[in-house]
Amino acid sequence: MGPTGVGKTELALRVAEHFGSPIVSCDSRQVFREIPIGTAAPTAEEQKRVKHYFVGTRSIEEDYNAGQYERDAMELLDKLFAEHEVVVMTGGSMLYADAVCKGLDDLPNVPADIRKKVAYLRSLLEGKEESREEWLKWLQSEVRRLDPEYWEEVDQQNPARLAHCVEMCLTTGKPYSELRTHSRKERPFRIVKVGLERPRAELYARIDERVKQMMADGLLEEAKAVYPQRHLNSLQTVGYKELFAYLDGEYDLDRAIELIQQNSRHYAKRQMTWFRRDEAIHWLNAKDEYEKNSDIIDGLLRADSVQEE
RNA sequence: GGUGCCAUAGCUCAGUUGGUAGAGCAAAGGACUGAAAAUCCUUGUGUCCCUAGUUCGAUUCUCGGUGGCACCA
Repeated sequence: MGPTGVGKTELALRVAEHFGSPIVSCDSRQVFREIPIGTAAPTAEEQKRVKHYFVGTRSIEEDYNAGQYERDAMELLDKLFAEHEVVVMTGGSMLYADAVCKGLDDLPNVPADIRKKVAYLRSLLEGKEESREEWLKWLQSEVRRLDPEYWEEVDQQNPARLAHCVEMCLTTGKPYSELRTHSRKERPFRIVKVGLERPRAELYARIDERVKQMMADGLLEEAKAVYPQRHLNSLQTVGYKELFAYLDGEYDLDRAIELIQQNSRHYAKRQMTWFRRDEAIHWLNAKDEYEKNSDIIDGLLRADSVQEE
């Protein structure tokens, strides 16, 4: 694992080649086949070197989420471990990684009609000029009413959290807090977490450079192609939302590129905050040779006592 | 060369009827079990351009300087 742009893709390829393993992607956006450039998905060439899973296997039209990813990944890993002693997983989606390593609570998917109903209310309340305020107030009063216990522990200013609780209560007819077990699942395999790190200034410079490269590779055309579906959750993604705004005439292309770079840096920062508190991660220096890092990982896997998840 | 306007946080600017100052953005830190590349929270001391003057006290007023912008020549 590691922040966006740190160099995970190439190291993962080397490590996978070293172990003769496939690569299981742990990336909430690279799963979508319509947006490979902006998500820096492994190229066809890279995928020829090593078999990849969960890259470009879904359409942006599909609702996908961490819970579904957990089920998909566990089913796949079950098969892969029948043939491989070591399986390499890589990606920067923090919650998706936790879903596999620790497990999420068993929650139902939200039925389309309930999601629609909630989305409709939102558009109604946000449509008024006060925009976000009305919507937030409504969510707050609903959570207080439907699940007072969760209300005490949630981030009460966070509409995404509150909306999820409301959807769960409506879906199950029970308070969301009753479905939350706070327990972690046992996995039938050892998990050794390895993180890649790099000095911040250098990481940020790489991110800025990579965005320029994406533009040269045709990111704008990619964004134009999916522009009609811009409202989809899968397209609430750095690199696309900024170009959609540019296409709407909100600002010029240079500004859009600046914003993509900046938002990518913000994303990297959030990833680092999340990873920093995970004591199970063994940190490697991204500047070291791939061979050296592959050997270190090999050593970690062979060691009798090693910090595991 | 002349006249006018401007000079305050990394950037754009507000403000102080003279009692050493505050927003947005940026940046940093943090939270986060199904939208997670999402969503949310916290954090603002800076020779208020420089010099001299008036004043108990100047970033605020006055003179001069420097730099920028605009107009006139």
